[in-house]
Parts: sequence; structure tokens; C-alpha cells
Amino acid sequence: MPQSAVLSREFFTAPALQAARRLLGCRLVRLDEGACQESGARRYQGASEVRGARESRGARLAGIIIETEAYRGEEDQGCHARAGRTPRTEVMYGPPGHAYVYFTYGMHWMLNFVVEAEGYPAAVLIRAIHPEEGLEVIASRRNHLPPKQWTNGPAKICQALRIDGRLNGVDLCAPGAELFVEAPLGGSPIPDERVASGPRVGLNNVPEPWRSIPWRFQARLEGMVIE
DNA sequence: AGCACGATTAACT
DNA sequence: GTTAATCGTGCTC
Repeated sequence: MPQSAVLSREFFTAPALQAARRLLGCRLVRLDEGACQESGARRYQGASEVRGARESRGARLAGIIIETEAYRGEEDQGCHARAGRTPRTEVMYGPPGHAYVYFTYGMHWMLNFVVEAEGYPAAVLIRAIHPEEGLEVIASRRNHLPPKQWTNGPAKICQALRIDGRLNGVDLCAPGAELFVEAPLGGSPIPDERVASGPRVGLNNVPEPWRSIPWRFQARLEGMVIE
């Protein structure tokens, strides 16, 4: 196994657009303690096991981030922080490098990473990943649909990786976190030629310029060799 | 207390 | 292409 470099607090302190662009090609990792009964997943070693306890504690589920969107500031009419500080948006005003997980449409969870300076509300929505670890658990959670439909949407990622409100506010940079991001070993892995930007999705009732501002970033992995 | 709508998805015609 | 599902959130009364 190659050494993994977990993204630091400094990474998430960057401006939202920069963070959204640089997250492409990084690996989203979910250490899912609740997946220990499901078959086929690689087990990870829980802290208690390192200290000598008996059983492994869950599955390591992971994928390469291939689509993101930036949301920043109370002026951004597409951002939840347009309502200011509320119980829901409080996490976005907190320190960078934490998860902002929210519930919408009465049934779906969405995963974001809080970015920029503490006190300034900004986040990056994770819209799609290319699954690489824990494929059997992911397939099961995604009802054994074709692999292309496993994690090609923000709510699908949360269903596949079992991300819900319990993970709202968790620190992605804390040792032993159950959710974190690994940098690619060789620096920025996705060249600009393979990255497209465009308007954010699903803001149909949001006024311009926020509705069309190109704060969505998509990577194409076809033909790329991912180590 | 009531209401409109949502950073979506799956299943339709 | 259209639409139902389903409930937390923020806004108005």
C-alpha cells in the first residue's frame, strides 16, 4: 500500500473555487463501522484493534472525487448561507475541514466540505466519485444497479457510503476520522484539459448571476491511469 | 401554525 | 421529456 496523505486543514482553508478544483482527483474515504456485517469489503483496523482488541471494526469505502461545486458567502443566492447563520448553516460558519451534511427533498443527504476561513460561510459539494474500494458494499447499498449509477450524484454518494446527519460537523482532519480525503500521491492528478466547468446544478429558482456562474467542476477520468 | 420549496432520484410516458 | 416521493428549513401570518 502506498503512503496516503490526508488532506490538511490548510487545504480546506483555500478559497472555495480553488478547493473545489483541487479536490478533483482526490480520494474520498469513508471508514464505515456499520458495514462490518456486510460481505466483501476490506476491513480496516480500528483504533481499539491497534491497541490489541479482537475484531476489525468495519469497511473502508472510497472513491476518486470527479465532480464538485463551490458555494460561498451570504451574497451567493445559491448557497444555504444566504439565510445567514441558522441551526442548519452553523457548520458552514465554523472552521474549515469539517463535513457539512444536510437533508433535502424529504429523503436525500448531501455531503459538503466546509472551506475558507472560520466565520466566512463556504462549502464544496461533492457531486460524484469514481468508486474504488468497498465495491461490493457500494453495489449492495445501490441496489445492484450498473456501476455507472452507483455514485454519479450527490445523494447517491451518501447512500453508497452511508453518510447522513450523524456525520454533520465531523472533522475531516482529525486523527482517526471516519470520513476524510486523501491527496493523490503525485500532486494535482487531473490536468486542466480534463476538467470542465459550468453552472451549478439544481438552482432553477435562483437569481442571476448565481444561477449560471460556473462554479461546478467535472473531471474526466477516461483514459487516465489511476494509481 | 401554516406554507412553499428544495445543491435529488427513480420511475415513469 | 414529466412527475411522485417526502420532510426539514426558513419565511409569513
